Amino acid sequence: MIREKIYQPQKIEIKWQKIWQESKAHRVDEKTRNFFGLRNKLKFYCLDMFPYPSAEGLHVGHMRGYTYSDVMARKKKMEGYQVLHPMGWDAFGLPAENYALKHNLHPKKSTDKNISQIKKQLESMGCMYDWEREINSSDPDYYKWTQWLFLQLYKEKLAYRKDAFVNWCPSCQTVLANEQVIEGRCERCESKVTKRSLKQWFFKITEYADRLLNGLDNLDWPDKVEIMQRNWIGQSYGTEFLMNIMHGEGHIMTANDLKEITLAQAETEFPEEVIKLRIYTTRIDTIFGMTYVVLAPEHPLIPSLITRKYEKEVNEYLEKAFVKSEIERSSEEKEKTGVFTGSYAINPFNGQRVPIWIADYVLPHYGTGAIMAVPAHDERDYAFAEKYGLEIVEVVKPESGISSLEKGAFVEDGVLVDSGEFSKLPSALAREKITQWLEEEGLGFGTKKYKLRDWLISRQRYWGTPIPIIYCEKCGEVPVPESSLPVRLPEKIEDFSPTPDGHSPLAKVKEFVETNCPICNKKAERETDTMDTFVDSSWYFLRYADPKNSQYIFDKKKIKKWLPVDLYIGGIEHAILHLLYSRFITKVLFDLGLIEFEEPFIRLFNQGMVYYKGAKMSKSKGNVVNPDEFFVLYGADTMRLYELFMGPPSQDVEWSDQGVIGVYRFLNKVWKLIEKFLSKTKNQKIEIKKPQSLEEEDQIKQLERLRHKTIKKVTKDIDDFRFNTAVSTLMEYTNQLTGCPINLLDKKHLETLLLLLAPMAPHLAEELWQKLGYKESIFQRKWPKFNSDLVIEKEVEMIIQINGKMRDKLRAAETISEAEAKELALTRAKIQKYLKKKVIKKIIFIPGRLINFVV
RNA sequence: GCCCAGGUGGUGUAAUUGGUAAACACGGCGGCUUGAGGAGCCGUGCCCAUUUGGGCGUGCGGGUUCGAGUCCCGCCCUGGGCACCA
Repeated sequence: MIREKIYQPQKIEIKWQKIWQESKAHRVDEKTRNFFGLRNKLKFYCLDMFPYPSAEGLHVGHMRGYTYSDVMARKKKMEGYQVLHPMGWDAFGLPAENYALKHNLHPKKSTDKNISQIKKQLESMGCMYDWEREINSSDPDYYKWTQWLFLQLYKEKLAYRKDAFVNWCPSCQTVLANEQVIEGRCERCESKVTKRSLKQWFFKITEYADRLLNGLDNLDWPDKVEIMQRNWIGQSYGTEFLMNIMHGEGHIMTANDLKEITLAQAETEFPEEVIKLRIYTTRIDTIFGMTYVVLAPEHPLIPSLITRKYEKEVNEYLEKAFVKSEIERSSEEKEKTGVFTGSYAINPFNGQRVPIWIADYVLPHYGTGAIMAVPAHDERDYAFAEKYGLEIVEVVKPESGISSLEKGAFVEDGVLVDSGEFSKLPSALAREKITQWLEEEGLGFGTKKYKLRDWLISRQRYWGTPIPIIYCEKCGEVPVPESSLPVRLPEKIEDFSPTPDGHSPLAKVKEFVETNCPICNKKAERETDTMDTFVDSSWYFLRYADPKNSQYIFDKKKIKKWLPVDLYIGGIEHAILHLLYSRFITKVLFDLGLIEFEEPFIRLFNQGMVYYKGAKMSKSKGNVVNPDEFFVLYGADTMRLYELFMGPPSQDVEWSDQGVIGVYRFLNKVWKLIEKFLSKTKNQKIEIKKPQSLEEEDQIKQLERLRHKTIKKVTKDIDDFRFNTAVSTLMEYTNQLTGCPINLLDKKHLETLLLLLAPMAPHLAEELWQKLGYKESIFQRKWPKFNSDLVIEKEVEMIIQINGKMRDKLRAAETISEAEAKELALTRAKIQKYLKKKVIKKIIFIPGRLINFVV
């Protein structure tokens, strides 16, 4: 009997998890009315980034974010919202496959096993996920719709195939997206990435660059993520213009001069047509300082520009450049190399000819792949010009008029000099005027460019969504008809390990590859590449609204009810890729008329990382706090509460075994307080004693004021993601209640305490709620409200300062006037001491706070 | 190099619009309580002083102000992101 009076988290947690499960407490009921009797409850879609089912399971670091979302979801539910709080699995992809390879397992087997383990962990931490909505991206019922989505993009010409130099990871033996290459290395295995030419599928995300940028304006996201996305999209305003080319030392180049290869690209049938070189610059104000032009080695005009004299040198250079990976090009100590083509470009402003060079510091895919070099006002051009002895002409001077060119390029805006009619103009204005001139002459125009590139989605790996395309000799590239979806990933496969030949292992599965053309029914072959996992995760948040729909990707009405996501919680590591891709797909679906919003995640929160013993917690480093062991020791509620209490949620923190003790003691304190209250009321059969004295009456009033203040603060703190201070506020309240004579303690205090604590420590709250005599779940109860009149303190501590230094304090009514405060303050012995022989020059009075004597 | 975020006791940290620096916890030390144990309660930023008390204290240096952790200027350090994008 006595044992039941002790807080035994393990026992009550299992008990309540079972009750929740049996009563289907966490099922989203789309039909019920809310507490306020409104026909349509306000909805709240609270989403965690779905995890990939790692074999390592979850550690307490992963559980940080899940705790935050669970607190939010539970609180919103108590506030009367209809809450969607689902969970699922990002089960396709490299990590899952690599793990399976390493352990000689089929990825399906290993992921299924991992999923059940992680699911168990999530259940034992008491999360209110609605498991009836669980989704798994490797399930044919799910990837059927990923394929369907691909086909919609294909129809819209947003999915296309092209030959491309791609990032190739020789270890993972697959292509990587630009986003997956970090400092020239594979994000996963850190092998050096090389370049390879392959036919690959792309999504045309660049078409959405502008909208992806503008959409960021109205999101409640961390500034950091917003800035990262902006930088990634990399918009710049500049000028694109045309220059005549002088072939060798001779004549202005026409289509006649084009080598065959470029002729085809130029698509011109007029041999006399003048061929122009296209340049993009953000610094057209420096055009009079252009002393040479540089083309990327891939530039299509190069073959036509090379003169015989330089042929050998140029070809050698090009050969070398193509072997180098793009990353090597950019990271190789930044030592710039290049060659002269023998040809010249004509500056349209002053008719001067400048040499055309080739250098790999110019990137082929950005802008026009060709730049005007202004060494005086660009650091890169400066370095290159110095190395190859090219001319440096100053055309912009700083406001001060003092040139500092000896120290390197002057790259800031200034005032133009030696720039013809544009001299003396400030840079910004000059850019406008010069662009205007180009426009009038039909030689150029103002434009925008982006760093963003199209999304390469082909992967030469087994464990992914097959790309639903068939190649027919007669009909060419044919999309799989929607009615034949899904294109199933063959489960039986002899060897799913990647191959170095640039093909997916699926290419060896005859039964998969061989098919018939949907158009002519002749023999045809399937595409054997699979999709990047980020395609799977770019739309999963939509599927939760209607996870079992076999007819459509989702029911529009259900999407309308639940989406967009009100709160999205996950790690900062997805700041660019996942979030950008999801936003892109959302916009595509919007354009298709399938959804009515353009931004999928209204509010985003990134939880900080958890460190332990000086390093990021991970099983491979051997520094994880295992939640399963932790639950046995302290229980899930303690873990949850510590996750909330250990520091500001967005900040990285160090897990402290010592710190855990504090919240564990707190939960015990709450338990004991209620036990004490119950035994008292039971034995003496009294609910509450009438106050016996003024003092007691005052104490009761104070406590009631504290109750309202606590409700106010905890409510606000949770809304603002300040869980650490929400917990400390509850600790303060509990300390006050514990210190209060039990016969003065009204039951409403204990109820308030439990209600406020319920989202954080749900098991304990349910148990004690039941002990207080309630039959229904505490989560059926309304979140407490505060009375703002009662929050105001009637009596305050007033600070007395002399010259801004605190010297004394006095208790006074909140409404005390300046005169009264002054009078009272001057009676204090301490203050008199300080004011002796001094003249009061000034008095600063802040009502209800302080009085400051300036002497 | 550029762009963010941050720097407060022995530790994690807290501090409305500038208004008592260190709430809430952890640990150490000291004390009280308890049959013992577990636990609970009180004190504790640093320095000087037996005490009353005083001085110093929010990375560094200036400034604004009656008053600065908070605002402004200039630095230093840590963490993160981007990095030949013309």
